[in-house]
Amino acid sequence: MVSRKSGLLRGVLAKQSGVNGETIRYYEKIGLMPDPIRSEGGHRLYNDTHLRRLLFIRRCRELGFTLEEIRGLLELVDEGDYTCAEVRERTIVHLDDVRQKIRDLQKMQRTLKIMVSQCDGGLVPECPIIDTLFS
Amino acid sequence: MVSRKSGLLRGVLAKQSGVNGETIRYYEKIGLMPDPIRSEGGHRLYNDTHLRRLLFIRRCRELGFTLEEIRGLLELVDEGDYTCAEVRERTIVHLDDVRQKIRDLQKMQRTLKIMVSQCDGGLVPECPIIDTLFS
DNA sequence: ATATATCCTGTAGTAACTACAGGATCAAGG
DNA sequence: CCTTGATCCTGTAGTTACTACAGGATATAT
Repeated sequence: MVSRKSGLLRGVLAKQSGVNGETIRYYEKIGLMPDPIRSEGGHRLYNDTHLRRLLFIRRCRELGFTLEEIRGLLELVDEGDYTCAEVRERTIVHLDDVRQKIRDLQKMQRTLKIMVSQCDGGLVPECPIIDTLFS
Repeated sequence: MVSRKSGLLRGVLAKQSGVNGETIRYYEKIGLMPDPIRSEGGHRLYNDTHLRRLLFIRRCRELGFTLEEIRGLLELVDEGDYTCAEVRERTIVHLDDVRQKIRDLQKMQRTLKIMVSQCDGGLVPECPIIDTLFS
């Protein structure tokens, strides 16, 4: 049931990769994952290459890369002629994205903190937060 | 053209509020903005109440509130029986959300920095970043 | 009267999934 | 051998917060 020698079923791949089974199907549909072979009955049968690729995608996602960025990285790898400089460059671009998002959120955070601090939390319908936002 | 005395056209409201005209239509569709009156020809005619409400929504969006959170705040205001404590509580919940997002992004940032620093950016197809992600 | 700027409705597209519905397949137990 | 329950299949629709048309009507300036 776990491994039919002929390959891993989607549910097994899902468990081993930590990626939702429906998501695996989705990655196949958009061309991030290659079409696996099928059992006689039509069930997908995966191998270790699929697992490695899926783990790659998952790690990239955890680092906030978009699927298109990941597609780009995978194309580099698939074509096999990437350089370290190329990969580093893309990672830096993404890192700058992340930095900007952090800055934006920190700005929000500061404003929200100020608003909360101006509020005494009283049981009256007068609220500096609403006043600030609604003026 | 700017103000037909009878009200502001959608484009004018868009300019004055800084919210895209199509977005205004969208907010109306999902019930965040009330239906305005119409001209004889069917064009929407807004007033200052609409403008104030739209600015409220925009400010909330800039602070990262979701449309559902904003809907909740607007309901409080519309019903008129909110307390300062209630508003403060919701703001704190949202603030915690923002804090968590910042933490997540900072974690990504740390990992990305380490990966970039391990990379010499050489012109060879050996890259510690790919190795890390693809193993 | 005409030109052009804006408006109308309704639909479809974006990102990255998730959740069905309605049926087929598979491995294990009796 | 047969059933049962788990898993699988396909295709479609829903999620968030918009944005972008298409194809036509209206409004305003000259």
